[in-house]
Amino acid sequence: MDSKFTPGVRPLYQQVYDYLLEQVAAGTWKLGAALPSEQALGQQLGVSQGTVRKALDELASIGVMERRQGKGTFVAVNSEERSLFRFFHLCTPGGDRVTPSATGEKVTRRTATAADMAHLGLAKNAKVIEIKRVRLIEQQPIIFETIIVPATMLAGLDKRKTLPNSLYSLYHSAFGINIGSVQEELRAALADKQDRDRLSVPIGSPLLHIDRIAFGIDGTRVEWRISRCSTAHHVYSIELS
Amino acid sequence: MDSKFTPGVRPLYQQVYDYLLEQVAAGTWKLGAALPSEQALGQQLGVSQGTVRKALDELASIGVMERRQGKGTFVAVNSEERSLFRFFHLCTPGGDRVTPSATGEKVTRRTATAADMAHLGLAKNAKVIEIKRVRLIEQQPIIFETIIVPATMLAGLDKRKTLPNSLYSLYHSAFGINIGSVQEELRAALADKQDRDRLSVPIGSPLLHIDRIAFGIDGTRVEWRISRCSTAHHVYSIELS
DNA sequence: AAGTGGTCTAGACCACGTC
DNA sequence: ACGTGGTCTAGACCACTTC
Repeated sequence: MDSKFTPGVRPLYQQVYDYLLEQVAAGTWKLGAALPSEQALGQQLGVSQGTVRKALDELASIGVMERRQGKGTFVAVNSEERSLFRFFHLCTPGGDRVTPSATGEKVTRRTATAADMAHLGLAKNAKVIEIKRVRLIEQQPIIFETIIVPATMLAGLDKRKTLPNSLYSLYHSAFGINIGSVQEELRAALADKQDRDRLSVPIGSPLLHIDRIAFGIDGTRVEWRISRCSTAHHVYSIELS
Repeated sequence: MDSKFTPGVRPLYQQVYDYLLEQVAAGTWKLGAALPSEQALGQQLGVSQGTVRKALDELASIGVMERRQGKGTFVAVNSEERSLFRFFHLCTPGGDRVTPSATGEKVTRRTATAADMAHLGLAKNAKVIEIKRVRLIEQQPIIFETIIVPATMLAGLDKRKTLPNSLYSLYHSAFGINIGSVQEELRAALADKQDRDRLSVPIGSPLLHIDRIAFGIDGTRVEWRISRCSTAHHVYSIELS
């Protein structure tokens, strides 16, 4: 069979990688389902088994696939859950994951402040959309979020009736913007009046203050997010290797 | 030339990987120096160029090597600095790295508490070594550390006259223990009397409290470290992708 | 025994950097 | 023109899983 791919433009194995990733996103295979063998995929796509292998190895390295010797290659069951928790690190002190919900959104459109411009690399008088919301864990208000995005990059975001729990999936599906990496800066802070009102904690109690810049795949600054978290019953947990 | 390596036991490319990593650690090549070409290494070591490539690719992926098409493979200039900063994340709000120093060590040997046992997976009545010290950034006390390790695993650590700034390099060189990963839990806390004495901050000021468990390559728990950090002028900075 | 991924080899050609 | 790493192929054999 002729190759489905155009050689020369981009490496074949990257095209195979992209193709397989699309198929997973499109739901061609269920979560946990086995893919065709390397040989079969190579014949289907008109490339050698080694090329398929390189693509699969990379997909396995980013957690989308799971490979088991003697059995096959599988769509990782975590590949959906991962996207939810990729950048969400609050969990119980034991290390168990918790699922947050969002409430009390307040969306406004305004001119960028000096801080907005600095964090998002915007020009003077640029417009931004600001979202303030509280995130709940087990019905308790735990995180007070302020989210600021360039209005031109996400035009119409402020017109939406509802916003999903996971904004990054909306950026992807509605605006074609993929968050590739984030830079976070964490500090300890004391709760002020606004924190007290939103999180029901006493003024002066300790809060974890997180400044996050989210970058698109191409490195553009997409979002500045300030999270003020009550860490009385949850912790920011991270594993480094 | 015969292979330097024993086939069958571990994959050849892993043996090549280990060998090259040793050479870098031993200083066979200077930082930034070019390695022999893939072909040359393959002939030296008695394996094929493809096997060397796989080892070099993995070393590049963990940041030890840097590969440039048309030029060669180089020892990454950051590979030494990286080890210092691999698990140290305090920096200036701008994102610039700062180098900490350590002072005022107090080393004691005692029986493990319930908390020690839980964090390090120890049996009852096990002995631990506890190190308390303050870390300075630009002469200012910023972090108050409490470090707890199993006394049997690092026997004689409490007898040493001096301790280096980077304990993990000591664990490696003196005890043959390599830290492979760490699990960190971050909270916001308020300064108590001990914090005030060590860090010269008012009681009740906000501190970033970090609980870290360090794991050896084989997954054993090697160290529990509590860091209480003043984040008035520095932040815990991390990049995720 | 048959099928899967894992390792290893050998050789071809391409893209990049240097001379 | 030459040497480097980057890509791609084809084929061999091994280790693991299932039947």
